[in-house]
Amino acid sequence: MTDTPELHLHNTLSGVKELFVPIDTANIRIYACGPTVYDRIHIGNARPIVVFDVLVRLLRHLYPRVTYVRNITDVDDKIINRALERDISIDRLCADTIANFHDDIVALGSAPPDYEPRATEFIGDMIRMIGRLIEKGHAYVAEGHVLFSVATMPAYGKLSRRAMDDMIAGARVEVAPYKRDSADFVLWKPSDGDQPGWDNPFSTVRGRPGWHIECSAMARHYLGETFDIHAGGIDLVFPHHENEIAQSCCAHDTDIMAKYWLHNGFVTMGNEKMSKSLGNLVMACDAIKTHRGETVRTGLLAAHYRAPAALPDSALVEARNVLDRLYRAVGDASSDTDAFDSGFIAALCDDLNTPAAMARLHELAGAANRGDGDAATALKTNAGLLGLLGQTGDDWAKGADNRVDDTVIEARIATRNQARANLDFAVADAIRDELAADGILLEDGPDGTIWRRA
RNA sequence: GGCCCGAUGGCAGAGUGGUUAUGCAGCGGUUUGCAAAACCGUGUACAUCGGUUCAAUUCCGGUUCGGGCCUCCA
Repeated sequence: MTDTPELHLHNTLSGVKELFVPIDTANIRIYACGPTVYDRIHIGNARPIVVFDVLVRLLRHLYPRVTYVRNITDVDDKIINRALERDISIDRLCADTIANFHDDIVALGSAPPDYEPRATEFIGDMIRMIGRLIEKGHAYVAEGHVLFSVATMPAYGKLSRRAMDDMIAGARVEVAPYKRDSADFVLWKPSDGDQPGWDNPFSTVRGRPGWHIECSAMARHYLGETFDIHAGGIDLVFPHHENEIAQSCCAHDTDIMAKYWLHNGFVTMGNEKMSKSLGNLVMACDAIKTHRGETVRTGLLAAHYRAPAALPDSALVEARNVLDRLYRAVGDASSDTDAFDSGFIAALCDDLNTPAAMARLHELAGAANRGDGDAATALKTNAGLLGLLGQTGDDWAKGADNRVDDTVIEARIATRNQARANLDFAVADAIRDELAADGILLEDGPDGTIWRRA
């Protein structure tokens, strides 16, 4: 094998593309922010799942070991409210939502992380971390809350490039009266009667963690005080990731929580961000139902991960066309670890340039269609790093839709081919039209007739 | 108001200081009973105005337009 290619990643901390230098080449450690489980994910939520799944596949290709952690947030006010609205228990809501989440990401072809911790499993770690922050003077108790004091951290604002004065000037939110500084954020807050809560040393009443502390605690547990990569959507840069950095660095007396911070751009609808508050959501499960998971995945990888990505129906139709072409070329080729393509790998190593990588796949498909069997193997092998082309071309063509039974289709094709052999083209064409009306498309090739679902 | 990002051919979408992105769609051809698929060929694209340069879509500055964060959000 050749030397490890150089991987370059755009680091939000520096604002530029940097050479990736692992802290420990024997174990690459990466953390991505996972879902808050009060509702199914939409395709905007699906983008980081898919994009960082590709990153982890690439890292696993480049390095002997990768530890990938993606949390599940199962304590949050949105969960409390949704459970009340639906009149079900929080446990039930979380269990159902997590099951749906797993179904969705499996359909999208994303591998599970090595660890998928739930926030409620780490309340003790959070309490200890908050305790340390209080001891060190970075946090204070006020009216049953524990707040992080941003004034105690000179580097606060570095990730999101914002100066404290600007934030104060621009603050539109009402500032809680017990905050020493309007930018101070909640580490721990009191819970009312039936809200989830835990006994704690900060107050005589039960309480629950603020939003950010869970990631600091879980990342520390699985990955240590300093790790390689922290990833998430670009809207998490501020305040979530900025606050994680503040908590972790102050609690651990480190300057660096993660060396590289990666953020994906939004999925847009029209010209706007797809978001809950705008109400323009397309749920992942709905997109998967009409277009298949692999098609949605292909659509999500069509644009560079940091650019905004529009995914209208026409984009998913085109993604389907792309997969039809690639699957036709790959046929039933197997993958081969010797078949990785330097151009393809170089594209992914250039800050995960999936469009350039897809272009290389198309070139391989062209070569395979010209009769180069090695190209088909290479196509299958390299596409695997994108989590694509995992099935055979035939299985893809026939799809999962069973409106018409396969044996019926094949019987009709046999009848038609008999008619063709008899030069009875009127009958042959009638059968083809009839199947087409049922969404079955025929292709007569030198090796016989193949079919696929439209 | 502060900070940040973007503007590429009919569409999607990379990239580059001077030479083909790629795919879809279109057009012409090969092949095919026909069709489909495949293959071959085919496109004066880089918002705008200045500047730097022998040369700018690519670097710098201004303008216009669009988007994002500053509030839960991937």
